[in-house]
Amino acid sequence: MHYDFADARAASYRLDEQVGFLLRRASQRHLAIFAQRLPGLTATQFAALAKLCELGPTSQNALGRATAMDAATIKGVADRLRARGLVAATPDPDDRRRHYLNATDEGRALYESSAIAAVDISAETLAPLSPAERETLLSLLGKLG
Amino acid sequence: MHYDFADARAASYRLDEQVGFLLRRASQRHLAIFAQRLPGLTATQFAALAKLCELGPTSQNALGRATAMDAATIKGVADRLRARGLVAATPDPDDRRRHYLNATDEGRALYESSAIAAVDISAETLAPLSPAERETLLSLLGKLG
DNA sequence: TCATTTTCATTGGTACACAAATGGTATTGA
DNA sequence: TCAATACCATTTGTGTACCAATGAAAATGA
Repeated sequence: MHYDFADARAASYRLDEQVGFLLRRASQRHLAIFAQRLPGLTATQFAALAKLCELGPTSQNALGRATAMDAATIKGVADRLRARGLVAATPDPDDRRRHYLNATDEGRALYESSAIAAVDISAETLAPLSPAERETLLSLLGKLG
Repeated sequence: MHYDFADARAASYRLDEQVGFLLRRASQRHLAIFAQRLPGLTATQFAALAKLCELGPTSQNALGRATAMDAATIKGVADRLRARGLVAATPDPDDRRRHYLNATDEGRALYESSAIAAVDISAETLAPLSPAERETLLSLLGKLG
């Protein structure tokens, strides 16, 4: 019986050790905590709302770039935020392609009253790590951006 | 003018520093590399196929648990793998609720011929990091599982 | 000026991802 | 034994996420 290189190769691949798998699991953990702590708003929706509050009036695509969502994705997110009255759209007089997105008073209030919870969610996600490890993880993840 | 605690709180939340956002961005990076290096099979599909090859005959839900996919998700993934002839399902004689999933010869061959690329994908995803940093990141992500 | 290129928002299509509900089927424990 | 419980696979519904293509509108440059 000869040595099977294909098997050796395959055996050297362990799903549980791959970055992609570990990233997916960590994201799952985070999203579960988010949904529990801030039900009624998804992490993605909160991210878009937060960025919009930070930036002020912003075109839809620009908001997408600021939140790492492509044009198709940010459209869906913005639509749902608008449907809930958290965000409003007004045409840009200087560029007829664009609509400015803006947080409504209600949206801004929700953001401000949720910001503490959002910080808590990050902390809880990182709870299994020591403070130094948390710093390290955030720094390393940042380098992958 | 009084000090506005809500604003102070809000100002202390920076999207770009939150784990959730950084995890999402790192995942995007990984998925983009995966799609480029192994087109024709998603990262999720490859994960399921790899685990199935590793475990041998496995019920659908058990495969889902082994790959961190819920029952509804693994069903869709398994359906697509079956539609492509990479996986086959046979009824479990001992439990009429179950169907064993099994990689076909074609599925196993594809897995074995793709395992090297899969390892490369992980390496490329981590390319911005030093070897020591890669180890650290994987270890910290593992603790969040 | 006017053609090329870029950008904006939208659409349609595919693929995860999870909650909740369902109908069968096993397992259990009193 | 048989009722309560747990598990399996499936379905429905909602929400990301990305690709590719579209038409309208700007920006660019020869």
